[in-house]
Amino acid sequence: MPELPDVESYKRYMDATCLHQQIKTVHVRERRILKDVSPSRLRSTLGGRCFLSTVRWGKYLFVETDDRNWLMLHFGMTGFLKYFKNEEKSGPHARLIITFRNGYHLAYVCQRLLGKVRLVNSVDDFTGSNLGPDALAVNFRDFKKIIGKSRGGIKSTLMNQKYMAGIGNIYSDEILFQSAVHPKMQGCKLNDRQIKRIYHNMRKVLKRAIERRADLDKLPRSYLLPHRQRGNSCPRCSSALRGEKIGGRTAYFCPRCQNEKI
DNA sequence: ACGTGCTCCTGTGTGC
DNA sequence: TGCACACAGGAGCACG
Repeated sequence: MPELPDVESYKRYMDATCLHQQIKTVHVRERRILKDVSPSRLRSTLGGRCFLSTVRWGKYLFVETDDRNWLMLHFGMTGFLKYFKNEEKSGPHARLIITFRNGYHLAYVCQRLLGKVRLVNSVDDFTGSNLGPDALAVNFRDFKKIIGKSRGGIKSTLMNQKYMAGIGNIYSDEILFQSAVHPKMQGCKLNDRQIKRIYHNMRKVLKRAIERRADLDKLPRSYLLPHRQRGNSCPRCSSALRGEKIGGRTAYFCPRCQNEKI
């Protein structure tokens, strides 16, 4: 479930806790989270180094070491970071534990093991061939180009990380709800006004969610997300919300407010 | 170039 | 009560 706003709060959390401290040990508890790197290479790359900076691109977090290596963290749907002092509090799902010289630990926690940890040469090296522009960094001209040439449903397009990085199932529902656009509407059939609306709402929703630290319960009641459950009704018109499989995910939308012809 | 369906994975919730 | 199964969903893959 970690989408752009969640990962942005992980970045800020990491910036506030883990930078400029020497790494003492690296403990891989579950090697299935490692991608293209062995536990021993991860240990030797990170051991004795410090984290210098972090970069978020879409749902990915890149962490730079003081000798210019990059640790890449992806959180799947259940991943998050936890910085703590008492190692016994790491919990059963801590898959990777980095211990600093100051005695504190950073755990990469991932219950369902859908996340991935790897080493990359640089941010561009990875994003260049795998990810589109970050959803909060893309300008309107490029956004319009991406949406305008897409023949797929707009929800799938917004969620396609190669087109644009950062939006998943949850926030795409909110963006389309606020834009009053049906999730199956083809991108290339949207008019200028609709594309502008979606762009504006995408930025608004993501920024608001970041302010609330991606806590869905703290979003305004006028948003779809606090009501995004089977059997609930639209906060705007009180119609029953519809849950429908779109692109393998369950999309929630209001059939009345988002009723434009498909 | 699109949608579909499968895989990975585990904890929770539902139906028989 | 207990078992079987569906579901949650990010991403990568094969297929048509």
